[in-house]
Amino acid sequence: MNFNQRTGLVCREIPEGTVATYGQIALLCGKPKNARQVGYVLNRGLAGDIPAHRVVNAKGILSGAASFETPDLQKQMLEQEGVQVDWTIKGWQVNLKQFLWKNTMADALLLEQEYQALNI
DNA sequence: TCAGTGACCAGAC
DNA sequence: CGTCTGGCCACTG
Repeated sequence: MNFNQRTGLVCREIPEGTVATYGQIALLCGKPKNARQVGYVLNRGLAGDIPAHRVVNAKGILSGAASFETPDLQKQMLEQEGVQVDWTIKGWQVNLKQFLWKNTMADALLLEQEYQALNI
């Protein structure tokens, strides 16, 4: 079980034009309680080249925006994919009702197979 | 070994 | 709405 590598795989499964939450990713990695660790992995750039801009917190806030090369890079990349991003008192935010990735059982099974194939 | 630190989260109030 | 709390756990000095 390599949580960091799994995080990379899961992030790459997030479709363009949608976002996923830290908790959602942690769940798909097999460790529901590791939401914090997901943020850590993305922040430190572990797990290779991953689309970290599609990851937001449980409220839809772009809580990691400040860790990108420029403060508004995450917002720009999302908008480029068609995800609407609004400014709130808390920071940049997406409407989860509209843009949250609704992963299916098939997605989970695919990931599980990849874990086994890669032994991670 | 151990305390501090997060791109977190759900519940209580 | 908001703030607080306890829980969480890999990593770090």
